[in-house]
Amino acid sequence: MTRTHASNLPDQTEAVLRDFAVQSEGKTDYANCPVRDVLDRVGEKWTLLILVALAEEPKRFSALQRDVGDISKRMLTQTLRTLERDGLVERTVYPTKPPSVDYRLTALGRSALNPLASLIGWAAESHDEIRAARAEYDEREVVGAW
Amino acid sequence: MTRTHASNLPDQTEAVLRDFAVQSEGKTDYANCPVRDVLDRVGEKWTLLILVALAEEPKRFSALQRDVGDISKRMLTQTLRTLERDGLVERTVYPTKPPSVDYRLTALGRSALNPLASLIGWAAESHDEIRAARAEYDEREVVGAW
DNA sequence: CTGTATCCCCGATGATACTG
DNA sequence: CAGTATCATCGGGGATACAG
Repeated sequence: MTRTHASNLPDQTEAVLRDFAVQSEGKTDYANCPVRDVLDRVGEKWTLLILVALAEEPKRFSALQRDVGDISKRMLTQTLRTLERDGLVERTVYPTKPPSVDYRLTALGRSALNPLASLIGWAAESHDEIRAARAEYDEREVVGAW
Repeated sequence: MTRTHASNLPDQTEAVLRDFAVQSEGKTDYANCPVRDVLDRVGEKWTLLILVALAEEPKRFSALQRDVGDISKRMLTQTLRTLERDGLVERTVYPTKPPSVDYRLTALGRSALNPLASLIGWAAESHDEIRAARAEYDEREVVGAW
């Protein structure tokens, strides 16, 4: 039951990190790590943007492409397929002519919004501080070079 | 003040997502998005693992390499430099012989652990369901192919 | 409208060897 | 011990053309 150093973290956070640490203990198997499995998805370029776009309401393919921004059809399709396969998004085809398709979050997909919002919130809050840190670091670099 | 559809999300989550959506409204500027800026870091292969490893306690370069797993010195150095530049990690050199260096989380770095733990927790909880969804999807694919 | 099929390129990552 | 330097690779992602 080691506490993290200089801890000021909520017990909940401590517990999750401890579990994760224990589970990855000594293992080199990056590949089979459930957390990596999920995290790599979040890291994909468009996943987060699509989930957020769908949080608002179900959307059709073209509406999604408009809302997400400059995503290509190729990547939109590919990312949506992955999300569908993972059970986060549901795809519904209406056999009209021309065809119409809509995408919506599943219950599992909606449950992902909470941790994602947590991360988005932190990013938004911390961005100024991070940019300041970068500026200072780069300043030191330049000085150090002389 | 549109609520998300079929909403069962905490107000906090709703608010964060709404802010994010508003801020990205119509913009194609993926590049200048603060959230993307931070999220892309998390997406980097080793960032999360290093932060979690440092959550426990400050560690030296070699200890970190051992704990993280099969990371190369090259990537360990590179990722640590990025984290240092972003102000999440602090690097301290002890001019002994041979030299010794330790890395520890800054206050900012520690503050990142909360949202990250939130995501890790979700990933761990949801992994079974995700794997089940994949299995079902792939099953349908195979059947559909025949 | 909603995709597929190809081709291609660049940047992230890895392997290896060398150094203060 | 704690890195750097260099080269090789691999796949994510973009551009474009075609299709049901």
